[in-house]
Amino acid sequence: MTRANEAWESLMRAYAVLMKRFNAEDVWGDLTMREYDVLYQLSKCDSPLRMSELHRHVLLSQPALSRMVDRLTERNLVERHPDPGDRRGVRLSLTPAGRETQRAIGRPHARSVTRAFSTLTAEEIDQLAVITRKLAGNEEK
Amino acid sequence: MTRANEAWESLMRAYAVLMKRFNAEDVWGDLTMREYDVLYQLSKCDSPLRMSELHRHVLLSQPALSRMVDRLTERNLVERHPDPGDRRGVRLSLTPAGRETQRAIGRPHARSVTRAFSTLTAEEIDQLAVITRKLAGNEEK
DNA sequence: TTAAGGTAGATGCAAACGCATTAATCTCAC
DNA sequence: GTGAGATTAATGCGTTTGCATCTACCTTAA
Repeated sequence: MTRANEAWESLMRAYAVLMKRFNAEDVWGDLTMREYDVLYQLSKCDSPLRMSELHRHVLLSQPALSRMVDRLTERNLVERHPDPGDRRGVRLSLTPAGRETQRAIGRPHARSVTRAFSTLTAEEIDQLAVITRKLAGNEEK
Repeated sequence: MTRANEAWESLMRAYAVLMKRFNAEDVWGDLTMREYDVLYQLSKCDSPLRMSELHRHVLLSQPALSRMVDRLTERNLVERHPDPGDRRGVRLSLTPAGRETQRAIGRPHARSVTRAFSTLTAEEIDQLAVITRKLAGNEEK
């Protein structure tokens, strides 16, 4: 068992533990965490996002994402626009209600995250960010 | 946006990127990654594991885990034993075929993990392990 | 211009999931 | 002991997921 494998296992474990903890908190309203994640990703980009772009940020298959966007659109949280430059494509953005919902959930959730990380020192938090950024390969666009 | 929130976001991103990358690799045979994870968790403990114990290590609801164990049992990879000390409980262990399957998948996958972590220095790998262990709260038992 | 190949996103369908609930067993105060 | 409440794992059921495939559109080169 290499160090790398131990680190990966430890990372997965931290992810699972924290995900369960966050999921158990009563801040999600009538959204699932996955749905919230989509709203959050959209909230980060002011310009409408391509489906494929969004897909890169979300741990879901492309069809599952497509249908999730269906549902969020149905619920008036997300809007689909045709992409002027590419008629196959779609541009996604939050509706005002979607932005509102994202914020309402995001605020208490962000506090939970801060609380969960309070066992770490400030240096450790920064190191973690640096290391995981490197790990993700800095796939900028 | 606090440092903690940035670190969490970065961790989630690393998790998603690596999960997708690993999932795309052709090492899983006819198992899903989630199924492999169950086999792996069982392979780590020589003594049969309680369902509830296993559940703590896996990112699945309790019913979903119960049914996944059904399927793995059906496929002769996992065995359910009654727990002598608690007649509600179940003790789970790998069958020889399950252990074999876990190893056959685990070997190439471990190499992938090592490769994915090769962008990090040895110090960073160790720091990551330490920090994520702290984060998970060291919920030993 | 047009045919060949690639990419974006949607859809059919079976399998798997989560929530709510249940059955069975354990625990412990009385 | 016994009954109230907690805990373990399984089941009913509607929803969501992934795989395979499909349609529509873009791109390139001849």
